Amino acid sequence: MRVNAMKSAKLERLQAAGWKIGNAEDFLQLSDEEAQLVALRLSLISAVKKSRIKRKLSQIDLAQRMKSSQSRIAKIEAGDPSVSLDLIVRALIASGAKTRDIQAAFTSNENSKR
Amino acid sequence: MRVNAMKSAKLERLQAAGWKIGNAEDFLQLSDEEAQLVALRLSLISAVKKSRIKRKLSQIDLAQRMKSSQSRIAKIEAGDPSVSLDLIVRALIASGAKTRDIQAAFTSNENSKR
DNA sequence: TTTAAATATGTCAGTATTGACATACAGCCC
DNA sequence: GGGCTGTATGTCAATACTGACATATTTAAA
Repeated sequence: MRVNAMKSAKLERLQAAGWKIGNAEDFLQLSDEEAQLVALRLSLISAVKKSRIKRKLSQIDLAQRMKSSQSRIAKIEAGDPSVSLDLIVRALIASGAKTRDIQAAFTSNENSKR
Repeated sequence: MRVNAMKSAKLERLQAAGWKIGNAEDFLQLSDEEAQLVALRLSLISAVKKSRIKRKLSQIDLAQRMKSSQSRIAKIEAGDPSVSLDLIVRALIASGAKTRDIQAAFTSNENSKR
């Protein structure tokens, strides 16, 4: 995802496509959606750490369960931008989180506009 | 994600790592987690289509909103294995789904073991 | 049927994400 | 101090995903 690089990449693309950056409407819209996604990532990440700790798994344990590596787990929990949503959710599942827990992670994402 | 290719890829990796495939425990575990992920993808995908239709957006409209392409949207909705969870969730957000809708997609994923 | 709009499918070069590895750092016990 | 367990950070070759494009197919309306 590269959260950090995303904004500028998006900007570049828009400018390349001949965008007049006076159009605040679309821009606010964009950053709004971006914010939703980032918030979602954050709550899933925190759910992973919580679930892992709860079940007394080390990062190595979890890595083995999902055939990944300790360093990847560390990056997941650190919110590293090189980590995809896919991997976060896989970690959450592999850590033993139940559907209910996953759902709760989304629920805590309570900044729905309006 | 390549859902279709995933199983065999995983199998290869395990065998390469010197796995005795007599260990059904870990195998069932794996496919169970895989099933959870696939179910999650499916319910998110159906939420995308539902949300898009509800707001009377064509695939082209949605593609423009998220700076993607019509063909990508089609692939998302067709459950194409080349589509990441990230992209599915972005489409869901871009289609105007509220946090509550996203949450509902997870809730409908009701096949939590035990 | 003809036309048009929407959707589906295949391909590919560019980019993002991956596990693995090395290595560093932190806390804890002796 | 050293040893030990767990976590963090950086790198990189291999793989996965991406938007864009061409093109086909479906759907709907006349």
